[in-house]
Amino acid sequence: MKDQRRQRSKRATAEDVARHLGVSQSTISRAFTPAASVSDDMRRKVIEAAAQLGYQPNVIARSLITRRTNMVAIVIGNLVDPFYTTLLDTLMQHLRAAGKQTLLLSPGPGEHVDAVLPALLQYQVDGIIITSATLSSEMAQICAQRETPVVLLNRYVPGVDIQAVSCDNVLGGRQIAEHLVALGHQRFAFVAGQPDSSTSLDRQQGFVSTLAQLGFPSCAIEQGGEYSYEAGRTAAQRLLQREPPHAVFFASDIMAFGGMDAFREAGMEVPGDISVAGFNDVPAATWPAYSLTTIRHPLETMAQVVLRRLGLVPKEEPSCVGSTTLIRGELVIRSSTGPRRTPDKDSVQLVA
Amino acid sequence: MKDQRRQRSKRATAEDVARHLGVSQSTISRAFTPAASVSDDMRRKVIEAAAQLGYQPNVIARSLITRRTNMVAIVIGNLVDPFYTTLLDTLMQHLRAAGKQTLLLSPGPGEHVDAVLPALLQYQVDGIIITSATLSSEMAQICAQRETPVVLLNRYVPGVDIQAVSCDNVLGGRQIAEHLVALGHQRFAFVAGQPDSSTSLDRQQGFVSTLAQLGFPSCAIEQGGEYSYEAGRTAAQRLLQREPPHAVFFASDIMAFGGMDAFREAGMEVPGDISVAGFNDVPAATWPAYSLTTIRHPLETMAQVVLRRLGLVPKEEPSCVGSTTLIRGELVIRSSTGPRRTPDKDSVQLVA
DNA sequence: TTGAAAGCGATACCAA
DNA sequence: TTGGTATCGCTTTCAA
Repeated sequence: MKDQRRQRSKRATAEDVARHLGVSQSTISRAFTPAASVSDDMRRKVIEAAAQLGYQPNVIARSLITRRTNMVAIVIGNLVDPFYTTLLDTLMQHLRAAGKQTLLLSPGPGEHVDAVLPALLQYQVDGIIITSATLSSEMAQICAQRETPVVLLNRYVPGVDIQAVSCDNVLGGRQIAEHLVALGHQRFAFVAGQPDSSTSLDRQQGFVSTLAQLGFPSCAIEQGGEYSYEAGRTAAQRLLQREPPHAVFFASDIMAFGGMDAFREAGMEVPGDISVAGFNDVPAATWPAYSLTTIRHPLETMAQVVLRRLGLVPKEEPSCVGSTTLIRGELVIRSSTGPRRTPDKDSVQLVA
Repeated sequence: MKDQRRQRSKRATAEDVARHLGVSQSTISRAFTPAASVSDDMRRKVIEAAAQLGYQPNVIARSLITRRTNMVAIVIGNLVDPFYTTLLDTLMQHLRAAGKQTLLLSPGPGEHVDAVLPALLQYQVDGIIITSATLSSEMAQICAQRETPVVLLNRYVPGVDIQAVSCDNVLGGRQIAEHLVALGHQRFAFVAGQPDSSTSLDRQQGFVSTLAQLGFPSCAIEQGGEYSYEAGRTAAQRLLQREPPHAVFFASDIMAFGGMDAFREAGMEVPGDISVAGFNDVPAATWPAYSLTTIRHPLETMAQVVLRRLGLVPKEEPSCVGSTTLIRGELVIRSSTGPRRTPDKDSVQLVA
């Protein structure tokens, strides 16, 4: 009696449905396998009986033999920066559409991605998406050996054989530079994010080199240290201790917000006294308090490419070659950049 | 030859380690089971050999028999509102500390939580955390039957037997009301969030009833419709079409930001002309552009209670009774609220 | 403390 | 199209 009640409390198995219908257990399995050969009639009967008994295939048991879990892992370094949460949102929507579950991992502060991957591989995820961080080549090799496709999103490592998808940061820096020069500015500054990240370095390079090409060989570089509001703010304050630039390009929107607030606290008007541009186009960039000129990531496209690279789009093989896809971002001009209200005399002279 | 290479590419199993060491496979299993009876010597040898062969226990196979996956599911409705992503961040840190992985689900727009739960139960998660949404009593019963603990976070359903953890929203509304009255305001408004959410309703009730107790029986109620910047902004614009209040309490910070921007666009100063308060204390609430007075959720405490309710804290049983834990939030006073610069005459008269 | 053997709940191959 | 049967990689009695 007690045992019976216990049995009841457990979930129904394929065996239960088979007995109920007087067929073999294999048949039940087939009814739940889209490609299997079962008569429509039988499948209908099985599905019906399953619904009645509350049977659902046990994905754990299935995974044990198929070696696929229908789960994709997303490693995300930062849940505070709205850019990454927006990116996460987009990725999850696409994964859901592809019938995949999301296993989310966020390495603790100071913890390397390499440290969380083994735990991940244990779960036999069908693919791994790593945002805002990179991977050692040893770890990449282990993943390749396990045949678990990995793709780096918003980062890439030139030397290592890992797939990567990213916005074209060099181009983004160039777009910002051209825009600021077109507005007539002559003294520029760049506020860097994480010093070792390809994102920050590329944006800087695109910005600085384009400025040089356009006839402005010097650009103040201020190290922010990290992609945060506070980092942007203090960097901006340091910037003001020297001769203030006409226009500042921050490595990310959140930093730009901090910078704008610092400039305003110093009594400056944006863009009247100083123009500010960011990168990412987070939702708050549209808010009138900031109305930030920035580069918009092609999120939808990026997500599509990532899924394709993982082999999650039907007619596509996971490509294992360590190639990098760069996607062009879009310059979004808002009111944080504009011509200067009071150009200084000597600068005008320089142009003339 | 080909087969051998295939074998190599697959991950090592406990069997492989056993052969390598000349012991039984059971022994390998025991070495990886903390409570099992193995000699320290043997365990050391096994761990060492495992590391050498790159063996890690297959959690899928383990889960099949133990019926526990070490995964906890978090259902989150919104990845755009920084409050929810901050909450997610806190929860994940605590789950990680408890050795649990996070399976993240975000129902699509217009999709009910009930619809995503079956998929979740298939994965045999050890617990389910649902934020910003609720659950039908049928679904709750199914979870109870499966013995999967569920806890609602930041929501609760009075009638249904589901565990819930939430900030005390009624008290929060009261705290805001008392603060605004103490500042000398006399005409109030509340901007609601999602009309059917317990969060919005409770905040409103606490606010309105406290105002009444303090001698201000009337309070304008404006329906925002949802918890978004845009909703807050348009609600504020509607509010201004009537006689503007002295102080407005928005159901969430993000709405309050939209409201403040709308007020400023209308030429009003905050708090000189109008005081604004929010709820949640998201990171941006500290930014000088807003510097928002709000209620801070006790995130750490909430996360701890949730884990305890799920039975994830060692010496704690998952409590299956559908009780609700309300935790007191903290009033954080910033500069979006303050005394009015120019009190109108007739209002002053009312007080006298 | 260790080894042998019986499952866990499915999939997949081979006959029928 | 269906029914048997051998896995998948581990945990868990039960003996030794």
